[in-house]
Amino acid sequence: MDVDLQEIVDSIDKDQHIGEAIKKYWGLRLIRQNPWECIVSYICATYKSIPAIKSMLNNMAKKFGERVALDGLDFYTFPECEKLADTSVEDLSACGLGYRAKYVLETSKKILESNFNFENLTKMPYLKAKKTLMDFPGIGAKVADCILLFSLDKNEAFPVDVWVKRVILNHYADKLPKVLVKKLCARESLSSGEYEKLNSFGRNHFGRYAGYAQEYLYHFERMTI
DNA sequence: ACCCAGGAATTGT
DNA sequence: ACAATTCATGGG
Repeated sequence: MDVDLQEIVDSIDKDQHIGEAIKKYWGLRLIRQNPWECIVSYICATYKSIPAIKSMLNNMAKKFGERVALDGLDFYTFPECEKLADTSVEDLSACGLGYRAKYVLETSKKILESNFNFENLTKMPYLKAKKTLMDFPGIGAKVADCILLFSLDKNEAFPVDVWVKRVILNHYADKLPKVLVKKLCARESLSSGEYEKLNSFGRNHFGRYAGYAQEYLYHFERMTI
């Protein structure tokens, strides 16, 4: 809440479509999530529906987090890195993670053993921080962008998921090379090169606060199905 | 009983 | 570099 939303929204208001999204959902903001919780959340988010992701994260909190009583209700904190690093693929798989269990466990161990410091990522420029994150198992370009945007204050990060891809194809195709649009329509999944092209389109078109644009576009697209 | 999900890693051209 | 395939599982 400590940012000037009006200034940010004005800077990303570059075309008619985002103008509509901004008008309809004005007030939508980004969170600054705990980086560790954010990393695990988005590793788990790959190729999963949002209700399923919520379920997986709740299962992990119940099993490995600490119980906190509030107003007569029980809640569970998100488990620390040390805690998850000390589990097993079987334990995590039992939370519904499937093949992601291995990624969460290996990334936990790697972060713990290297004594990894998240604040260094905040100091790095966007691209370097992104490449650093992508060295961890289960973190590709999209997951890295989500972590940078939602927990490390990189407002230029522009995650491209299936919904953002739809937004771009439906409303911004005229701003991309025809060859690229054709390829994107032909196949479902994105190659790494195609991802970076859509990603850099977003950053170039919307500027320093492209991440906010992504959120407005993402939410708008999801609400109009 | 089906379908597909806020993709990443691996293997084949 | 790009394309195709595999990956485990649960909520709708």
